[in-house]
Amino acid sequence: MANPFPIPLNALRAIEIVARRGALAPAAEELGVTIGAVSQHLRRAEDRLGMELFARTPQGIKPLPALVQVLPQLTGGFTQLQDGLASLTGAHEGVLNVTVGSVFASRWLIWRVNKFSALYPGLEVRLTVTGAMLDLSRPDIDCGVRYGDGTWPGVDVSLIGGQDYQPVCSPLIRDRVKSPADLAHVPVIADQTSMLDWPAWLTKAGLDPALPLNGPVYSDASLAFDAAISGQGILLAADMMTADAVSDGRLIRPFDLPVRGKRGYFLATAKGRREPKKLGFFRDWLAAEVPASVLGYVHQNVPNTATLAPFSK
Amino acid sequence: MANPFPIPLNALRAIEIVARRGALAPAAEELGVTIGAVSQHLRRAEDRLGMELFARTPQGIKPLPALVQVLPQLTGGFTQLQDGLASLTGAHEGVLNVTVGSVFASRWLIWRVNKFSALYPGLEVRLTVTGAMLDLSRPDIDCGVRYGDGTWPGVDVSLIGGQDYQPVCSPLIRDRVKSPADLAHVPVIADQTSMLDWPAWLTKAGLDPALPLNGPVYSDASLAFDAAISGQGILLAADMMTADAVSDGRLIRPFDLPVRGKRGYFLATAKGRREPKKLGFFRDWLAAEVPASVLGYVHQNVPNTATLAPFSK
DNA sequence: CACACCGATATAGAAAATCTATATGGCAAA
DNA sequence: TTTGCCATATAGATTTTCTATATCGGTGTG
Repeated sequence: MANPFPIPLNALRAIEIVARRGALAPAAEELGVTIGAVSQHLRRAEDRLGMELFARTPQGIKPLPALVQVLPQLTGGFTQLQDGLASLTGAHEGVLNVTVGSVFASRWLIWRVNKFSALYPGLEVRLTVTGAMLDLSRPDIDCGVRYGDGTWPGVDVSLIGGQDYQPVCSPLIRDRVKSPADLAHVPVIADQTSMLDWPAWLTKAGLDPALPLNGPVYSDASLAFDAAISGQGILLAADMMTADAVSDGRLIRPFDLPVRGKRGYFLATAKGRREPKKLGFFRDWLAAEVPASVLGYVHQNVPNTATLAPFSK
Repeated sequence: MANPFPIPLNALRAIEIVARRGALAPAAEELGVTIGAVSQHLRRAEDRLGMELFARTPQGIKPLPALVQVLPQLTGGFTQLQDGLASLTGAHEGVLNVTVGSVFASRWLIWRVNKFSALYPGLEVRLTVTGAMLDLSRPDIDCGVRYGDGTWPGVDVSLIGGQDYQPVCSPLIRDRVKSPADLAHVPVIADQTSMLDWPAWLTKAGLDPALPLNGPVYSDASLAFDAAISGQGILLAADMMTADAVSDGRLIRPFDLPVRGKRGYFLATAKGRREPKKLGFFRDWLAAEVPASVLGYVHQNVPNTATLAPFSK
């Protein structure tokens, strides 16, 4: 089968633009090249086709009748390609689909994602809030932000923060928790979904890691959080997730004794996938926003000379 | 204004073909490049756009939904470009418009152009037969074959033949023209449109260049020719134009004494114009056919070991 | 379990295409 | 006659595209 394009597509585009615009200069501007480059495209195409496409007159270059006749087809063709490509890139660039846990969403992201949207208008973040991480290889999911040790199969991860954790409680029960030993006498809120390690913290605090801890039990992390804020007991929580409530006084860190765990919050993506630009924007934004939020939102808007925390992939 | 094509048109074409054909191998075949080249087009495009367009699966490469959605537009776009370009080149390549004189047409070209058409099926020769040469810069005229000294303004020429000329007449009056001096006693046919030079021939024949020549006068060259064939007198004509009639006996060259003039038949084209391929085919054909026709059509189909006459531009 | 095959990918370097910079030509207007 | 505009031609630099080749991952078969 003969080659349907005996001249380069770039040359055909130059021809279409010159024919439509009527001169080399506006065509060069539209193409983003010099007038000489456009002129060469035309000449090489004419030589390759073995025919002239334009008349060179004292008044300038004019498309010959045969070209005028097919110009609507050429213009239509390029317009369709342009529109198709715009639809393709627009549809994709417009929405970032993220799967997150409820705590990360309700205690951190929801309060900050407006800043991301302000930075990237036209890019909408859509959260899918689930207990377990969704299958990241789904084409309609771009990434996840999840808590764990980051060893999920088929997933690439980069740690964004949230490794430190410690007990928090409402100021209402401040007098009842003056020392770690008091944990034996006050309610300790249990979140069944939590992966945080009480024994590790107790060890760090110099207590028996098997110290019995009693209190209300919740199957939903957000409810456990609300219980702590309302004064129902002590909750072990990631510093990153409690920073906002601590900064505005809804919670206090009674012992001020954080422990660094092996787990943390990770930005997770499907292994082997190319990274869309919009995901890169989100990654970069997280890399800046997480360190900046360490002291909670009350302190976040003041000038901060601290360097960004190392952000590893 | 943003670049409407953030990826090369070649890459977009590769994407469209792969999405439509379903694999790299058939796409590479359609594009006339290697599988590696197609793969690179896809990858570079995805990186440039910041998004994936295809899913790589064990069953092979599959377009993602967003690409599937715009594929009709892309396919439509390339089809329009292809069809437009085919129309452009087809419309042009299909017809060769030539302006010629009536003698050249009726005594030479008409009898031979079938050979050209046989060589180039799909390429139709259209003759515009006029007394004077048409304006060759007209876009609907490709070239002319005209008799003259080749110094027309705004015209490029290449000599094709017809410089030699001499008297011819019907065999019916053979007995009346045994020597050049007999010209004073027989009718000499005058063609008012002719540029041939009786005085030059008479000088070559050893006669007074001012020898009075009398006979019927025609304003149309074809009629003058017919008068000669019907025995009405002697006609001075270009050998090239009489060769066929001489070869089949309708005419004789009573003195067999040709003279070489400054004029001849020229292939003429508008100065400064690029030469279409179809015109090049015609030029090449003339370069072979004119020398081959020197002895007239009766002798032309026998094997001829004569080398082609030099064909100058 | 090992091997062969298929389809795709990555890379280095060659080849081709495209571009810029510059000089030049032709024409019209001042 | 000079100047400005539009287009052209050319050399060489730059970028793009291609080929050749090695490799990878998955599947099917012996």
